[in-house]
Amino acid sequence: MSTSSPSPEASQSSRGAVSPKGPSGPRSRRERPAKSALSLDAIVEAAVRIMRAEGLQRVTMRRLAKELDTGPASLYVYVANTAELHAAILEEFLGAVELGPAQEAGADGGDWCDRLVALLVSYTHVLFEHPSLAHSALVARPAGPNYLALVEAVLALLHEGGVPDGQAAWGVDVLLQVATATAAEQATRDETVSADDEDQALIRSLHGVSAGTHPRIAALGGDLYSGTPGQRIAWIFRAVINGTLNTPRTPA
Amino acid sequence: MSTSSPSPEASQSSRGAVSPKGPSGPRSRRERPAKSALSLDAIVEAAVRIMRAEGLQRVTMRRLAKELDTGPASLYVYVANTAELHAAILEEFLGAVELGPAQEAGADGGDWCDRLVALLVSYTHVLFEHPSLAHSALVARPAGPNYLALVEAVLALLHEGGVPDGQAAWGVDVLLQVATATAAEQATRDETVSADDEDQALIRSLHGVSAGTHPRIAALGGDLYSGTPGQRIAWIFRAVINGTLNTPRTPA
DNA sequence: ACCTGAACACCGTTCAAGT
DNA sequence: ACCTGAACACCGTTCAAGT
Repeated sequence: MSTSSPSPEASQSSRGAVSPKGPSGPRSRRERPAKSALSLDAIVEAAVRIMRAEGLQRVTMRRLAKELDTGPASLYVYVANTAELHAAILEEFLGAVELGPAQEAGADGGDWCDRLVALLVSYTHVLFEHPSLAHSALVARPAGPNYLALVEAVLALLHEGGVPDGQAAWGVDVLLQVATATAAEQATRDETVSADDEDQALIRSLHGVSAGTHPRIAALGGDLYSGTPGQRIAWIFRAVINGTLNTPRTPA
Repeated sequence: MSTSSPSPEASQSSRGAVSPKGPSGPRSRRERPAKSALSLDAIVEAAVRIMRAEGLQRVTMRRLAKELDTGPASLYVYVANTAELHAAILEEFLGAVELGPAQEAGADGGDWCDRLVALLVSYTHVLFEHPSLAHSALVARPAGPNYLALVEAVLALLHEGGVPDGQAAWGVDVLLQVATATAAEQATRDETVSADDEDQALIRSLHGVSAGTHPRIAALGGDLYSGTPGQRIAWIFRAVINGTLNTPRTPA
């Protein structure tokens, strides 16, 4: 779990983009990063650059167009809308998820459950680095190669663990959803200025509750928000994996 | 599960807002809904009105100010920002969740697990009616009385089912998170114009995958997106409840 | 086919000034 | 204390026109 910074330079090789800018005279040699020809690749690359420097909330069509030295209208040739743009960025980052331990069936990484937890934790780490991405992931599910590889890896581990196919098919969804939602939630807490205040507000609410009207909240008290994020997340994954393993599709 | 339309007219009684507009002459009797004095209540009420008529994405500070016949700056006396506004709206709607079956310990509503599933389904139904709300819920957890009542109800059922306190304390979070995330996801599918296309894109990706590189995806095939939303959601809740019940906090 | 300028129709938030 | 007009600094998306 070294949380190595994502390297979105995998897939998406530049398909035939050899400066079709036309014979309109060579621009002065190095005014800018080059004003390379527009392409999906170039757009995503620029988007990632902006995100690293200024955060996803600054990756807007207009800001991106400025970065690429053009007008916003030009981008609509390659992406249908902002959501699709964000999905493309996410796909790129998904390349940084460590699938390794999922594929080696050797015992060096622990049993299948431990390795599945590690895989999901790696996924959340990627989302954590740019938390607003997690938010995108909840809205626009990517369908790119990196996402498919992640799904396959989860399914492989569930299969290894003997989880019945039907349960695995539905479980992979919940597992990734829980991971994404957890990242999105933690994300907002880290990013937003007022998130701490909101947390405090909730904690105060939980404590200020009377045992008469809310006996269970009062009984559990501080336990409701106990544990480190790491402990909680590991428990959550184990719990959902257990549930997937033990819950038949047709109720008893 | 009658999914009765939410009636956000509970809590939040108007505290002392008796038209402190001052002696600046009575406005002509009925130009508008009244231009009643500004207050958190009035703001939330107007927000709900706009949401029902035009959707949450139209509930902006500016639109809301127009509805209240004032400038956007005026709203900042009562809400700190847009996120807080959306959280207040959500709290209001949470009053429509049917807590009933959770509280009656009688056997008429099924065992604790069935009743917990029913409660969570009721919660998702509320979110489904105005799906973008689910999105808000993922970002800004409300801390109002209706949210606390929901948490208490879930905890009560987990307690009834004999779930150990520590697991219940962490489980309530996951349960509500899964419910919210599921609603948010389904939500986007229903709302967005291109959501269907995206779904199709994912399905095509899943089908277009070779058995060589993605054996598990290929093996499960159509099962990955089988079942009705209702079947899936019920299974998800049962699985997470099972997981919460059976997963101790300290790993074996 | 691809690219663009300009426009349309909006946003959140702040601030100095009023009452 | 509460309310406001006006401004600052932005948005996404479309469209007619160019190359």
